[in-house]
Amino acid sequence: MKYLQKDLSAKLVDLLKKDFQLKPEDIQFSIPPDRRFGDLSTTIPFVIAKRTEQKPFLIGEKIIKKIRKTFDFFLDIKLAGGGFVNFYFKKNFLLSYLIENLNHISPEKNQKVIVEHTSINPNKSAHIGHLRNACLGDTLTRGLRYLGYGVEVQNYIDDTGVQVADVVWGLLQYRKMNIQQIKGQDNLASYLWDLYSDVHRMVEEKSEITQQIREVLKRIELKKNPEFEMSRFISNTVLENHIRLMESVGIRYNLLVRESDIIELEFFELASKILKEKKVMYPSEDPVKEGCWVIKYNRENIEKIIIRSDHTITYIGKDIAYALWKVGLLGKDFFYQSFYEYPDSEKLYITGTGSHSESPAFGNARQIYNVIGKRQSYLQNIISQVLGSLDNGQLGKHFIHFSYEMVSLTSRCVQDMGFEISERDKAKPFVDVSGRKGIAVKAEELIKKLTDKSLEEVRLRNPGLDDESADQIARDIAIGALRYFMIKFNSNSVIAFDFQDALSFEGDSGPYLQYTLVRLNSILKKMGDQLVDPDIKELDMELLNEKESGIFYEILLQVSQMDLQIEFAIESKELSVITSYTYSLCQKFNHYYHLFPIISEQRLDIKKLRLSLILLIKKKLEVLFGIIGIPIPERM
RNA sequence: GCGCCUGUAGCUCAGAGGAUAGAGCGCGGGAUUCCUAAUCCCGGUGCCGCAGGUUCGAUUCCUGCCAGGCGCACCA
Repeated sequence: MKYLQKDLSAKLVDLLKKDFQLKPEDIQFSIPPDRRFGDLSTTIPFVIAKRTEQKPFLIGEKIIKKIRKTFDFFLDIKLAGGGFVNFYFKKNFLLSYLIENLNHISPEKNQKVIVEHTSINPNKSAHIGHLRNACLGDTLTRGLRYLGYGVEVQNYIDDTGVQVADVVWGLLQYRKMNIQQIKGQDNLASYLWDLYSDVHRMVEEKSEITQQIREVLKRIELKKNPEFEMSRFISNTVLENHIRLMESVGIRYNLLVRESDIIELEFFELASKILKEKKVMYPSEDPVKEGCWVIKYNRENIEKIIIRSDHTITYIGKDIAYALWKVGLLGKDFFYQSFYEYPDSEKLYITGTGSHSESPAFGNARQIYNVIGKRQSYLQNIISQVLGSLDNGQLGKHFIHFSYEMVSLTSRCVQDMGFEISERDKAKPFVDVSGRKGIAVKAEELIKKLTDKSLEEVRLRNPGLDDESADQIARDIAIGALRYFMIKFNSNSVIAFDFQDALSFEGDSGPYLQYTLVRLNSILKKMGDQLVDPDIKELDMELLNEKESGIFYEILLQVSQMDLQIEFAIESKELSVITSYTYSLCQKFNHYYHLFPIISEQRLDIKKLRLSLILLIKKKLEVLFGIIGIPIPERM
């Protein structure tokens, strides 16, 4: 359908360019709110009227006269509402077009894309905010792959920062544990979750602890044991915990990039050379910043420090080096090792500094998406500007901040979880998630609650179902609910998290979508032998009565928009477009389902017609579920 | 102070300059001899934050104001 609209647009330009100087960008199709206004609508007369200062209606009349007879798949083309040109399809045309293109796949685009997402500090369990990031990143990845892009998924691991030092100090000096005890600790990530917030409370009370942690950090940097060994063990163990958690909800990565390797391989030395050569980075003349190397940040017309006066690098510097590697401009590469193997033996690699194992080529992409919270916009803008200044702006445009807002908790939710909150926080509609204060919902906790609740529902509805199947279905439903929930909000709206909303399996939710497809599949299963591929030539929508024909046709129109919607979602970086589209499609189908039976329909020709619709929707829903990451349960 | 974002139904949110502004939740009522009732149908509520501007047409774009959120260290 996407191609139909594109072809149509090209043909219209061809027909009208002589008389009206029509350009492709003048044509915008939309589906009118009411079928009386046709199936597709354009505003060409308004666009031309603006340019030529003529009446839109008169221009419309001329256009209609010109194009009316040209297309054999339109029943009619009419002018309405003072200047809308409305197209009416021959109904059977649309149906057969959609069925013929059922298995169409987007042609492979010869362009590599990197998506960086998740990037959780490896010092404690993941929380719901991280889930939002990973779900957005993964759906972005799946969407890009659907559109034909080759996508490399990277997960950046900050294994060097103070946050790891915080827990190392906590384990050694506060809990007095040795490395053996730490290695024996059950669910280390979760244990560190509590420890991390304890440490932060203590830091606020006693300032000398900050100094001690700084010492620990220094020892880690100098590779002194036991601190160094411990920090390595912690970041690896917690990292693996995160990888498995994400895998359990269907999220995979291709490469883990460790910050310690960026430092060890001195990526910044090279980056620095490039920046100096291009005069993007220069010594500041500001007396306050004496001895510092800076870049000019245009948006605010200020100097940002990249190299401090003590010659150490700021985090902007490290990020610029990593960004340059991503776009293939650094001129140096990591070494790679296998870190983990997924059940189908797909490998996950991690960067390293010394030994080389066989691996695919990483990095060096033309288009980069960084899925990072909106709070990082400032930094992302700076990096994008720096990249842009290296090649006249092009690179900056392809270095894309895929931004989203935070997940916060409703104050009711925070209180239900047993935290005490200040009067100030109580007055606010929601409370910020804070790993430091421990005020957050752990990802594993949310997933467990979702799974428990869906298991309860499955048991209720399917008495006698064996344990294994029930567990599997419960997990599928939990994942569906979670992933839908994380995508359905606009990315720049703050999610005010509440268990009550997140655990809802009715209405605008993942399980609603799953239920739709499960029932649809169940019809097909029950049809058994009667199931035949509908012959396009036999299908005739004239067989349907007016009511059914109307609803049937509404669904066809909606189905026809799928690829355009997916493209729009990716282009506008607004993935909720995909969830709302899917939801609306399911709503329409459920409505139809209730009114018109398939299996018990006596007339074979009508039955085949309905079957063709079912097969169409099944196919589309499978694609959409695949992109959102919603599993398809056997039954519900 | 500078920069970014948000304001739509009681609540949570969709609305890509277009025709009568929509969903879910909640509340009230109804539907199961029939493909799964996690479903479907019926019911009410809107100064689309306010004021200007651009436009044939503004919830949507621009400007100003009001209200709220976030970011702006020689921290990471």
